[in-house]
Amino acid sequence: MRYSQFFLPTVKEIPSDAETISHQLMIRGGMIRKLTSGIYSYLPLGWRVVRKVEQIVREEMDRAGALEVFLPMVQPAELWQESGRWSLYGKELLRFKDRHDRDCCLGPTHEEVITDLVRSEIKTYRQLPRNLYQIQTKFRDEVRPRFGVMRCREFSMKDAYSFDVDNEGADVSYQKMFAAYQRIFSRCGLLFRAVEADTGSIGGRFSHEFMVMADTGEDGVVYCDTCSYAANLEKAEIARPEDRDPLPDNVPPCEEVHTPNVRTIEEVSAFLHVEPKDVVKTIIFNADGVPVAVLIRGDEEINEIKVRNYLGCDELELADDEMIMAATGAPRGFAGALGIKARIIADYSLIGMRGVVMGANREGYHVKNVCLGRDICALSFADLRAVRTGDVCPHCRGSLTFARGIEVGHVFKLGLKYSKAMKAVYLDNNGKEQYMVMGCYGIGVTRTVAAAIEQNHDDEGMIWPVPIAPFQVIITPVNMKEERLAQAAEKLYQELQGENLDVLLDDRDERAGVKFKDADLIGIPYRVTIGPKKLDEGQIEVKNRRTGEVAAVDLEKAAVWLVEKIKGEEDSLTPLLD
RNA sequence: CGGGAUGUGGCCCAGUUUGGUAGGGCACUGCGUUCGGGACGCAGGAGUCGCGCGUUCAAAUCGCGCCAUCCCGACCA
Repeated sequence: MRYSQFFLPTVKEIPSDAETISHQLMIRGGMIRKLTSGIYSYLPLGWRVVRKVEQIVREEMDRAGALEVFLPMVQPAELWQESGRWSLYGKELLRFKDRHDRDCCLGPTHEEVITDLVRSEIKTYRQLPRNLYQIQTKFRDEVRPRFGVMRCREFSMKDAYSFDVDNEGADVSYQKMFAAYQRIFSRCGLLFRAVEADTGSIGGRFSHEFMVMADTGEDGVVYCDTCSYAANLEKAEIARPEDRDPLPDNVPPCEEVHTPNVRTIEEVSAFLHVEPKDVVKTIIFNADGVPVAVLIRGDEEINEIKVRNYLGCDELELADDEMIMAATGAPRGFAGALGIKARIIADYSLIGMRGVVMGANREGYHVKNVCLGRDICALSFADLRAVRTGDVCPHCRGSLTFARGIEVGHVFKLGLKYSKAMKAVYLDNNGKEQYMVMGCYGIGVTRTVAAAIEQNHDDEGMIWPVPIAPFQVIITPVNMKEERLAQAAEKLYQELQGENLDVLLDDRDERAGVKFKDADLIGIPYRVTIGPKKLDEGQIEVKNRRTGEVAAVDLEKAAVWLVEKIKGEEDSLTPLLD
């Protein structure tokens, strides 16, 4: 591509409405333009990167045996009513009526459509397993779109759906997709981790998220420094501590103490001269309208998602003053386990605690010398606490470390959720009807592009990994008016194109500085500079965008030299097949 | 939905407090000089000051209403 023929509007100023690096650079680098909140147009440069990612995704999905389809974006309400999601899905689902007054929606995901297709076309175990995928525009009417294309309303997603005869088959399909995803993100040149994740509203038995590691990521992840365990912060497990020795008999009986206006853990521990870890925090939640008291050590934090999953409830929120008063008979700040009118669950951190302080369920009072097991017996323990850095890995004795990531892929084992709701059945070899076992697998294509930038940039601009770079090489003659420079550039341009490289020839009549700045901004991995001095010696310069390394190469050998470098980088990122 | 901020040529912003000729930089057009890290000079084109209503002799500026965009939170995957 000749720069002069390309449509690449770069801008110097940082757009006033772009906060994150990837958003700023995608706009400055002429990749995208915003149409309206959360909705973007892709310009030629941006679209080239999207297409590169798509290509890698297609190759790996095809390799894994999935078949590409293309499903409708406009979907009838009936399907969603059948799956139950018409009422469950919130305002994210953009609904509208067609001219016949029929309810429709824009597809935020395609479980309903694919299940409908498969149930009507697949009738026997002989046609299974099957995995179908598509790359398509999704629309989710996000409450608050932000971070450019990272969290937008209209975006490109690869979604795949597997159908198997049984659980074992579904596990195999899941593993195939898991492996394909690892290959995809490796080949994109991204640093990522697959982490255990909460299944959220999609449901299902287990799932993994693929996180591109970047300090600006929205999600927290923890990983073990010795084994392969990694999980979303929301999900990260904590091992059940070993039970303590039987209670010593030297703890005096419980005793109420007057603690006027002392409510928070800090206030209580300061007032009674004890460590926060020796105070029990009692948080009252409203779980589907029922009060639940969650106990945890004073110096720890509750992970609400764990509480929600443990209770299996739909709605979980902090109880309001009214519910707290009803359960404890006291205002906020004096809740405790003794005599509370609520179900009680306790975090593992409380196992074997003795002689601790907790609220007395009476305004202005706390209780001390409380022993779990002696004073409170009907208590179930669970892992309810938020992981902290340095916690012990649940799988080995290693220690857990925190990092931030951007979710670019998510694999779910769905089980029978949709096949039951929508009656997707097949006949087994006994002629008996069975539900298909499903899995679903998503990759945010456009988000992957943004994530790649978040992970790969510097003060000058983007730094594309070779496999997804819009162009692999940019040729920069420092002065187009010098005929011999222009000719040398043209010659190399032709040669590289002959080698099937993606080359951008900066044939603009611009000063060298302008060309250099643009090349850095759009992050082309290799920049060939053709200048008068070196050319006199028959040489050109090649600058590596990432390392800044400059090599002088004979013009005659430049094409071969570049091909070797670029293919070498691509090959080094492609995992070997088993 | 709650809290905060912003809206002025394509882009970044000043001007609003204290009402009185709509400005600068970048970008764009023409000419000349320059030419290896976002050059310079001269000349030009381009704006219903987000929209509406009101106050006033006079509104970018004051008042009310609305809209849009962004940030924090809630929500959501």
